[in-house]
Amino acid sequence: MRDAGAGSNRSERRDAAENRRRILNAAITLFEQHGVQPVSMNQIAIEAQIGSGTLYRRYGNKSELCLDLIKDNMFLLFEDITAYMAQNRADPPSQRLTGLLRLFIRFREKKAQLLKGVEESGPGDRLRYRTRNPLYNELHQLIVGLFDEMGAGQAQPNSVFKADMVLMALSSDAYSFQRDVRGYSPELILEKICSTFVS
Amino acid sequence: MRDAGAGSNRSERRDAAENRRRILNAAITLFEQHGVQPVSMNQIAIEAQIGSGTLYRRYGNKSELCLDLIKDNMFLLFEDITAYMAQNRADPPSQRLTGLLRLFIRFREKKAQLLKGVEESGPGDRLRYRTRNPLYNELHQLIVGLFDEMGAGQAQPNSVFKADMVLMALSSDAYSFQRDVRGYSPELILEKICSTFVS
DNA sequence: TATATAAACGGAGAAGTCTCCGTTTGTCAA
DNA sequence: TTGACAAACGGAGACTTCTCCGTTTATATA
Repeated sequence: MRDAGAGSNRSERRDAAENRRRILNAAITLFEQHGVQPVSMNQIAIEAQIGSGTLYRRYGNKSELCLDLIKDNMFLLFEDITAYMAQNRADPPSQRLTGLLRLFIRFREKKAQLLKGVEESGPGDRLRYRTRNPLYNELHQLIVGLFDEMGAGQAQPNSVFKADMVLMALSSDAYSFQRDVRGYSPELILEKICSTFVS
Repeated sequence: MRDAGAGSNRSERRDAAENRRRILNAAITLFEQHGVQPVSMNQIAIEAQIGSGTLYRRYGNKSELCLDLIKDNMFLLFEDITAYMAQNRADPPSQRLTGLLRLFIRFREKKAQLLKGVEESGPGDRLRYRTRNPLYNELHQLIVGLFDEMGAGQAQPNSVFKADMVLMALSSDAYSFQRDVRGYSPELILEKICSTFVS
């Protein structure tokens, strides 16, 4: 799990590995101290005692750095999800979807700041959709599967689109909006999503 | 329509009005020439031959400037919508919703770049939701009304939430994703939205 | 017309992201 | 052990967004 950091190339040079550790440690320290959003890449470089060029060669932006920081937790989430899906394979798909979303929402509550950090790429958005991070595709596939099961009889289950909508509803922006502006609790949001998309 | 620019205070000083014209002209010129996203506030200030402080006092960020540039078109859109709603008040609400969304999608296709400019506020997102621009509340209210009509019999129509979801689906990010990544046409997106949320 | 004054101006500069490129350094083969 | 050299380093600097504040100016009032 340590050297899966940025794709498994031919082994990493020792100084590079050392710097990666320093970067991650610095980021963790600063994020714990000030939160994710207000910490700049420069601050991280300084805290890690490396040049900013070095930082940027490894992580093209803060988003990538945040991603590296929650990768481990993401693996754990997927283990939980996989276990849940296996244990409850007899339940109707709508119920499994609820369970899956509940796990994800729990994760999102715990890692809200980093997740937000992952989803925003900074200024000059180069044609990147906030929706495209590794989490997305994995979850999307699972959800499409469940919608397909639910709509097995229908002509057009529209599972791909519906899954996109569900995940959109769980993006940092939409989710925080429901939390903070609409004032809904996580459990209520889950309920509303299910009642809207499962019906 | 000219002096409704930023709220109707006691009349605008002549030099200020002049500068506003210059800013808007500069922005239009540059946006036509290079597109919205790659043009910086500095470039606009230079093209308008004013100091950047002057530009920023009038428009706190590019988003506000873009908003001013489509305001007129937004009014036209709302006129269209109001007319449509009046002419078709006898139709079932689901059909009126489709019509409303079709009008909005047409608008969004025409003003895609500026709309994207409006929705992104630049780096350092100060607790602002991409979803909060004037368009949002107006449309949201209309859509909530239609959902309420549709679900008049049900216990929890969840109209507010559903309206949020529909508008989320029509945000620049989600919409472009469906267009560019999923490869759906505007008409197909409209269909999918309706079949997902109207059921 | 003169003048006080609130409003508007403008540009230096703080702080951030990210690139470029000359320098340094691990590593591997000889 | 010794080069050779790809890889990694680092910081200057280009370009942004946005603020601060001393200066200028349009306008209302006397």
